[in-house]
Amino acid sequence: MTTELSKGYQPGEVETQWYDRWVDAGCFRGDESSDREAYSIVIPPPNVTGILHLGHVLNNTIQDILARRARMEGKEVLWLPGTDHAGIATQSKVEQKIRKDERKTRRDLGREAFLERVWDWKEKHGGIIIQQLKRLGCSCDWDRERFTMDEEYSKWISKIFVDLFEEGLIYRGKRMVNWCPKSLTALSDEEVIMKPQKSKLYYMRYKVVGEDADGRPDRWVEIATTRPETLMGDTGVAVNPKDERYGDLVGKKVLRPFPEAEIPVVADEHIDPEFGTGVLKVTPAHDKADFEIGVKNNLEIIDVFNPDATINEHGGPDFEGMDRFEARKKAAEKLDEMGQLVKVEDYDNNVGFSERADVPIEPRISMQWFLKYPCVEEASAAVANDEIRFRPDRWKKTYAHWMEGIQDWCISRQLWWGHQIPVWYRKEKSEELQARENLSSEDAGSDIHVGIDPPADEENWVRDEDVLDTWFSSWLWPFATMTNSDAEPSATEKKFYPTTDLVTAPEILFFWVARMIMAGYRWRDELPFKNVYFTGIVRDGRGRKMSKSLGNSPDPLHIIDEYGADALRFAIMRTAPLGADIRFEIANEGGKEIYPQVVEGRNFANKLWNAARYRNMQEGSAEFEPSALSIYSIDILAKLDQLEKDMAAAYEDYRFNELSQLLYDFFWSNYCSWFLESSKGAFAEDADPALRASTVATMDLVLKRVLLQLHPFMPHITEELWVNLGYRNEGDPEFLMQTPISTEATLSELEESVVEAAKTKVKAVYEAVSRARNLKAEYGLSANKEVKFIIDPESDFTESDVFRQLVGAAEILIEPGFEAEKGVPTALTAIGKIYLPLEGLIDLDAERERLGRELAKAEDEQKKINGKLANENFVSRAPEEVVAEAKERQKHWQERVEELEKMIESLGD
RNA sequence: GCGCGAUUAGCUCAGGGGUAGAGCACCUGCUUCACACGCAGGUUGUCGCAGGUUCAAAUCCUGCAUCGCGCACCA
Repeated sequence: MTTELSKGYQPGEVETQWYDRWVDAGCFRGDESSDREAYSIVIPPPNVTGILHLGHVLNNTIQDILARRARMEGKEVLWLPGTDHAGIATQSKVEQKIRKDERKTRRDLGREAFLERVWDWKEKHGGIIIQQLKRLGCSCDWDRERFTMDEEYSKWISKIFVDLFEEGLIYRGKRMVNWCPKSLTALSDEEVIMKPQKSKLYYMRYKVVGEDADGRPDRWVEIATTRPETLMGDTGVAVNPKDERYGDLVGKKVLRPFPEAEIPVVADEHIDPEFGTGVLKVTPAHDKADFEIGVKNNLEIIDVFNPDATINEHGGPDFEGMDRFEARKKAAEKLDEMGQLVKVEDYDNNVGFSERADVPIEPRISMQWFLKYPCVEEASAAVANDEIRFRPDRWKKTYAHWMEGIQDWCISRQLWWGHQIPVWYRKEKSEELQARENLSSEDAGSDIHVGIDPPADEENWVRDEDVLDTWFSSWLWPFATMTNSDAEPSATEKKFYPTTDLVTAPEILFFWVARMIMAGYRWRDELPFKNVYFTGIVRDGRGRKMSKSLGNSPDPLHIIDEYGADALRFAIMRTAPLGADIRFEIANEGGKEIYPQVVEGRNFANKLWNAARYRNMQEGSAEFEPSALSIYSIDILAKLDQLEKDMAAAYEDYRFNELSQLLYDFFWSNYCSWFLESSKGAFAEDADPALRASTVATMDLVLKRVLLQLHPFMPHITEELWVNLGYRNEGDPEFLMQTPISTEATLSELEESVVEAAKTKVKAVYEAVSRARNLKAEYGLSANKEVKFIIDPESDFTESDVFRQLVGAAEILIEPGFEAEKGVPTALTAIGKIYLPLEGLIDLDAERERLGRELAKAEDEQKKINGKLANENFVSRAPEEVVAEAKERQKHWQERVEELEKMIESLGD
């Protein structure tokens, strides 16, 4: 049963209808009780505040392709979805809204009320991205959607915190951390982005206290710094002990200009004598290196900043309350007034910025919780020895490098939205305990409670206010989404863990991938996934990363509405080579943005649609009978078999761009442009019914196979066409993703020699057609102009019907030994000489010129190949086949040149 | 500074020792009874530069240049 199809494909309704049907039928469900081989992916959980961007489209289309393909290969598939609570991002979003709507801060509301508001917001607006993923066609098991702050998931966080604390891997301490003065929280090293900055290098001079060796009363030492505003926190000056200029200064003191104080000169190997003046001002509270020098030399630590990086009371009345950048100018001015500013130079340096808030971070000493990573060795080894395969594998090196230099992870955040640290201090001692410089499992006496549940007499305890880094919940994602923390591994976990593939961006290799591997070994004793596919970054047409601030990121939902999800999916896959960045083109036409790659995708969908329509216009159907096939059918089926082989190989290597390109080329060029056109004669009124039957059977077979292969890429249209073409029989699975993909070659029953002969002949015909069309075009005859061709065949030529059809001729005469009139346009082809007699239109000059151009080309080729064969080394050392092939080519061009010369000669002068 | 990647037609990009490819754009002709979101034909390249290996290099190696990314970082 077939349906009448509209002239053009309209994706809108088709897509949403099919999606609803898939969901209603529950075919995205991963069945843990199934006997089938398991295939699983956990989604990289998007931020709950997130909205879909093209990066998500890329990432999730790949996952969907893998999931659908696996289903069609008969596997039991679980694609587990969910969202991430995204601590800072979500909290700032809600804070902003409250500030705007009510002019209140989170502190005005208080912790509890604020958190209620975040939850409200999450219920209302969170998870938009989930709806958007559905519109893209993602086949996630939505019944299993997880959120990193679900009750059960949160228990996991407490459990692992307790585990690691008891093991001594989690400790609390006063350390130098990256502080974000905007979000008012500590950050991990990974959340800091170095950005090149145009800065100034200030040269200032400090007076040396007391007399120097020469007895001069007035000795000054020059110091270069980029941060004069931290001067008030200087508690020392450091020089390299090997630096002869300053050796005698060590142990003396210099005078800090303001607030005026005597500070010691110390020696430290790390000072580069080449930089600046070779003298470093040491501000232990505001620089990591300075901190270390300070500790070594027992220097005082003076923090001159408030948490928001304004100057605090240590700055003195001139500076207190001032922003750090203002203070920088002010400090320079003040030094200048005092005559202690020597010079200011332009200087390029790198400054760390907060990834989220995009402001320079401050190194700041504060009380934080840290984690020594578990299972580093196992995690390193797993990737090094390919137990976990990275694609592209060059990321292995980056991973190994990071793992080697791994630093303790600052896991506490001074936020409210997140997993609050499961540590309670006994009320009466809480202040003292929280101020303690070091706190680890050994100190966890009866005054500290570290547990999954609060202490029984909770009213007598105070809970640690900090929450955990968002990534501290993400690293459990693969298994915490499957099994509860207090239970034995669930049936789901037993079936689907470790997961098969992880598809993610290389940007979060350290944030997420590396940590998941460690967590996998630590709590599950094995790897969390077997393959990691790193996508590229989606850039705009000019190569810039897409971002909100640049406004160069088109909304995928608009694109889907206009072109269809399938078009977008196909477009982005066709331009996504393994691990390379993707340039998403944006063109402007009459003020409207268009996306050329997506247009191609849409056009391809339309092409498919119409090829199906063409099939439906031919009545009836027929059994596929290999022995009855025309050479054209054999040819297209041979190409189909090759396509499937090539695709299988490309899947092995996750080469999605190649997969989509293979399908595109096969279908558009080989199937539509050549096979379908060649088949048209079979549907003429007087055509042989047997030919017609075998042609219909071939069309059905190709369409079925192509729809199956294409389904993972373009799930909606393929499903629609499968039904409209009547390919679903009684008893068949209800949906394409449940339909096994065929792997058997369509021509396996035919002798290889028969197939080869057909391919050779068809190739010759098609080439001859191209040349004949070219002749027509050269002589200004439009493609639909029905002309007469005369063929002087090489051997028996039986394909004139198809030839006529493809060329667009009224008549083909086969005349062996035909002698053309002088000047008749002629083409030399593998099937013989083709003449285009043009009554009354003979133009000797035109033909002479045309043949001249062809001769020039042929001579060019001949020269190249002659040169090659003239090289004795080539003939004696190259493999035999290569030489034979070259000789073949030489012969071919030789004959052609001779032939063309003769033809030109026959035209006379 | 160290590491990784890219450099191929006007544009976007495939290819990866043996005849330089696709789509778009452009030019010509076509409303041919699946598709103008289409059909047919055509034009376009010192495959970044310089060396090397090889019978043969766009492809492998070395160096350089430019662009991008990651890590480290000197105040």
